[in-house]
Amino acid sequence: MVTLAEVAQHAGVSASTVSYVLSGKRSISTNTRQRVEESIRELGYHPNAGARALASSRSNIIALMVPLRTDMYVPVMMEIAIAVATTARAHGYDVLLLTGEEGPDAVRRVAGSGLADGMILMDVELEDERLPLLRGGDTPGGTRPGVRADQPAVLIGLPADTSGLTCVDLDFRATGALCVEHLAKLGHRDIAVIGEAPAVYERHTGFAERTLDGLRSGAREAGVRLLHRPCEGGYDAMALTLARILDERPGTTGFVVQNESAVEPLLALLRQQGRAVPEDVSVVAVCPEQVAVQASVRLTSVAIPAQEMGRYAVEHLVAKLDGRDGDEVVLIAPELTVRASSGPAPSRA
Amino acid sequence: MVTLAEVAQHAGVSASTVSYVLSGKRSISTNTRQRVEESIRELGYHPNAGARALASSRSNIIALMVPLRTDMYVPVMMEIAIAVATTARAHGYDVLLLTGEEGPDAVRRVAGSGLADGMILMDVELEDERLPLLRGGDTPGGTRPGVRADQPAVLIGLPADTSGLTCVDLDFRATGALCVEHLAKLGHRDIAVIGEAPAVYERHTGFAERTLDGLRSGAREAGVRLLHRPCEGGYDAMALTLARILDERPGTTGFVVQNESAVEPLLALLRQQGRAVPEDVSVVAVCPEQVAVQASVRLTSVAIPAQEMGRYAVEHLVAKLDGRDGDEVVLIAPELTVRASSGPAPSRA
DNA sequence: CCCTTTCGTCGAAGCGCTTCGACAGCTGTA
DNA sequence: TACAGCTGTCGAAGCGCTTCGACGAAAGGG
Repeated sequence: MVTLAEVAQHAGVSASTVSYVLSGKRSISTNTRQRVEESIRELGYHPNAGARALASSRSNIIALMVPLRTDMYVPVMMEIAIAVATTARAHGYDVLLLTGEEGPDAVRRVAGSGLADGMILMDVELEDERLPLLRGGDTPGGTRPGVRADQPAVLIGLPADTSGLTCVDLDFRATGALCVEHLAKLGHRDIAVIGEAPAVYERHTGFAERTLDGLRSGAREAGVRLLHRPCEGGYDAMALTLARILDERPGTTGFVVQNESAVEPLLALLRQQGRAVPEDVSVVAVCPEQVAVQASVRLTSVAIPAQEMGRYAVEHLVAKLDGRDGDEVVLIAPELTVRASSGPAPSRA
Repeated sequence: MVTLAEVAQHAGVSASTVSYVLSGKRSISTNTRQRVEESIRELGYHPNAGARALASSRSNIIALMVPLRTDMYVPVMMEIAIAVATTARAHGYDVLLLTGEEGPDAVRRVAGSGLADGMILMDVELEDERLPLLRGGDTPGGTRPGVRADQPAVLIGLPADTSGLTCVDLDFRATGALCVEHLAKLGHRDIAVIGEAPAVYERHTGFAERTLDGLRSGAREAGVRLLHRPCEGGYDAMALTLARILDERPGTTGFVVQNESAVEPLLALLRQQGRAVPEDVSVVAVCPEQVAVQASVRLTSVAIPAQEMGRYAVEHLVAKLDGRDGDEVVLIAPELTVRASSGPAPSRA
């Protein structure tokens, strides 16, 4: 491996000069800079990451913690991960991939070892075990002294208590409200919500509950009836859930679907039962754009802006690492796109 | 941050002793070991990753290069990535997430900087630009001297020339043959293949072409007719493709689907046209288990063993890093599971 | 009983980089 | 002319760890 010293020798300057050329932290004459750059190119020099991290106590690595489970939103997760990696590179960072598996220990390990300069957490639960370790500022009596990692971090998702934390997320509350509002305006009075898998609610994943909140308060405001049912993905689960819903509320004409793997099954089932979309029933989905346009009926939907979330998360984290930015909660405003799956409620029989 | 030296002092031993306790590279008396371990726990010590990497020239990091595009097999990619991360941790490695974006430069950068000890590449093309940098052994005249990264690497996927490379993949050739064979045995004489998006073939992704090979030779052997059509995912594209297929070969009774996002649209279209599955037409898919069982008809399928591929890749890489293992091509044998979507061909009208 | 091994521990030398303080040579100002 | 203030460069100290050789002590062999 080529070292800094070799580059320096080749260029006829000292090692520190080469270092300053690389970092730009001191002014260098144009002449010297060019000679050094030429040597770097010629020798194919790459700075050694470990040495750099040791000397500067900055690793230029961001840790990204993705959920281990794949029971929800896999494409969204993937898209976020890729956006994070891409954006991070653009800012000179690499991304370390952690799975939720290790839980809080991963936070301790990464923070303690200086492996990463900061972290981004996905799939945050309302009372997440990892949060006490991340909370900046003062959490009086909250953490045992010496245990605080105080790792710069950004969450994708919203916990119950966001004090001392930076979070980025779609405003799922507004999303829920928006969906109901859309259907209510079209005259639907009985709306069913196909939610995420029961397990998602059980572990108190913030976005699911917040969406529900929004749906409920939207319904209250618009004076429509709302029936919420969790649903595993897949055809069979959807069939069962739909049957129950129509049994309980035969007059249901509006559906809000949050579970992306229930979308296509729902459409197939409705078709099979002779209920036309959007003539007889309307469907609004909360899902990535791609799912909405690729479905068998182009779906009216609120997009989940995965890329944007990943990008914002990195940008806020980098700002924090540069000391440019404090704690903050960024909620992305939802946008509802009307497509072919929603229309006026049928006139009452 | 707590350092080795502080632990040593706290335990009343020298720094090197602590280091040997940690690495186990020299024998340590039980007594000393326990005292040191106790101090480590008490002080909450985590070795500094940079220092460790610098001193040992091992980073204990594996780089994983995932495709930037998301035009195919997203859940498979995700599953592989998670399996890689999990398996790597079990072997004491962390995973660095790289996107294909940087191309060969990423290989140079990571290898040159010692950021990672080895790498795993996904989405390998037949003539992949990154390969010359990875090829071990002698590639006479192949690479400019000094350019060879000679980075220990494992590919997930098969390039045209595997010499000097370690690869892990499903045996897609056998997979194709297996699908045709299954349908042929059931009496189907006209088989259509719904392939990946055209772009996938254009960039010569190995698995797509190898599957096709297998399908064709299987068809030749079984004496059945085969019609292959690439297909973007989604309902509209599938509708168009299906219409063309049935126009050209109205007698088609067997379908092999490789594009996972064409599966559900195909089933919906067939249903809509009054063709019953499996009574009138049979469908065999190449897809993850989960997709097969969640579809509206439980699909006869060859599973894509994503987890296994990720795990094997890591295990081979780790073996290589330990000097325990040479170059090798591991092809996982395909397994066809019969479910509800395939049955005997209808008797000829 | 002495000499050789083996065991357990230590000190010191780096690994390749960043960064601080020093300083030589200039420019510009008084 | 002299001195303050830049600018551009260098040397050296250290970041926290691994690892090599050394060495005293205990154990085994002749």
